[in-house]
Amino acid sequence: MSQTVDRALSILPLLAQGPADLGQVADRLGVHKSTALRLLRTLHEHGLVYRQEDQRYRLGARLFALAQEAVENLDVREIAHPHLVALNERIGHTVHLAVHEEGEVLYIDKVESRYPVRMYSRIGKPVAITVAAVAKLLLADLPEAERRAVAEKLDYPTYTSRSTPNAAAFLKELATVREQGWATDLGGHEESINCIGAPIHGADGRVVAAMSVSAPNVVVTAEELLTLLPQVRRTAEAISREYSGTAPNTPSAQGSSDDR
Amino acid sequence: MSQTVDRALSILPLLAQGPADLGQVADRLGVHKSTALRLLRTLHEHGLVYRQEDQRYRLGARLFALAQEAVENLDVREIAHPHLVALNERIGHTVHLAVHEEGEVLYIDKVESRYPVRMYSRIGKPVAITVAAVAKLLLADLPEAERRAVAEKLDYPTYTSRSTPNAAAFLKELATVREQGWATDLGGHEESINCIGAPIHGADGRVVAAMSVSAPNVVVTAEELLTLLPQVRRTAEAISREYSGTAPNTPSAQGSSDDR
DNA sequence: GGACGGCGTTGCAACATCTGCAACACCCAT
DNA sequence: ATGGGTGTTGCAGATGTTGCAACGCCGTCC
Repeated sequence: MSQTVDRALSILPLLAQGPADLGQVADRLGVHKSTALRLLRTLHEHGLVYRQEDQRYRLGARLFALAQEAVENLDVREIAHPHLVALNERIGHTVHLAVHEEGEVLYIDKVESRYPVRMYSRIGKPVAITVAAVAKLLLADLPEAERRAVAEKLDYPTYTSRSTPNAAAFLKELATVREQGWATDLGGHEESINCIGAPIHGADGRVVAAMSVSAPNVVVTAEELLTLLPQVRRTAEAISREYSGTAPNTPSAQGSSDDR
Repeated sequence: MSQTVDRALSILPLLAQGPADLGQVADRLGVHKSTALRLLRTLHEHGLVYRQEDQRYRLGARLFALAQEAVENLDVREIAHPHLVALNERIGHTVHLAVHEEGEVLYIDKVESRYPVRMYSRIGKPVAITVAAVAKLLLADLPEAERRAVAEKLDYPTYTSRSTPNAAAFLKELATVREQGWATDLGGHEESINCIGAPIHGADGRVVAAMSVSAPNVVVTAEELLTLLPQVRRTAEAISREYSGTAPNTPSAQGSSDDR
């Protein structure tokens, strides 16, 4: 809708592919060098673009900071986090939280281990949408038509022999997930890693996020992992309750009251 | 330099603080609602802004994807990565890689453990600049004047009793680091975590990145960690050589040839 | 139930801003 | 020196952007 801004923003994905100099940017944008220069300058002032020593431009640090802040201000995440930590402390495996947004599913939180070194996961990484348990949960909740549309448009890479092969299989899987209210990924992304997940509902009943527990089968077999399902579902339900406001977050026994 | 783009980009940090509706955005920008609407629309088309169900705007997913791609295209990172993995496989502890950019130091890579589950760290997270070993290494290399200017401008939060207390102490520490060619963070950020780091040099001798090894002192004491210093420095040097092109990356025994 | 107020949205005309041009400054290589 | 390759600047013209006012919509309050 705004040509100038549109052009400026088009520079970002362009630079995401690698550094480029002024001429290249101007060419790719189809504008004069001087215009490209002014756009880049503006982007630079805002820190979205960085000028390296060879004068070429690349994406800047502010971008990270923004993505950072963005993810920290998601309220589902804020509410869910203590529950995820609590679950992690009980079962020890990696716990993920993910949301769906405009065709992509991405992780917005992760608790890796109860180890004193608390380090965050590569949050923001798009999920393998055709196989991940959280992706299935989030897409399964879409209205029929949209679900089908999305399924048709996806690629179905065969990460492993157990990856979802095509749209038909995926839709069938989504139907199952939708009905049973939980999902798995048994070696569909990486042969040795299994995953179980449960949906988090908002006040209107729609799925707003999904969580999962992942573990390599050298640690627990798929069967053992499945025995944890009730705990995962209870946690997801506890988060849902708190998120939808059904659970008055009493100042005292707040949060992890119900997710054990 | 470009008013329109400038305004549009100003929306991003604004939304980073939390979701806002059209009116709020317009007010904060000091423009008419209709202009704000058009800017937001453009941002939305590029996926930088997302419109939630209550019609309010917040930062969008593309932002993550961009930050993601950006970090993956840094050539230091690409070159360093296999070396970091190799080091990690030998010593087992967490290995970090960081760069300095416009006043911030941020992690651009991390190898957490040799565990089969390979998961990435919260890359892009700004580092505690006054205490982290990597930050000291990167800032120590700045020219005298700039170094002082940066040191004066910083805040010195006391994370622990061993945190760098003020600019004077920091500058002194930087001088030491500069001279000895390596750095530590012994409980300066979190009481129980120690850290040793070494610089990575470019062809011109300037420090382009820094790496570090971190471990909680329940696993190894600070003294034990320091015994790993030679290995860390050798790895950093190997990366430096390959990065500055001194080491012809022979197709065969490539990369991890020298960093043991 | 009707009117009000708030919010997002649209079309338009006036204007300011952005654009492309051409010339310049600079660096490196020839 | 001379040439080609950058990035940079000032300018006038024109395009795109702006703010306005009016509309549609949805809740709320009388």
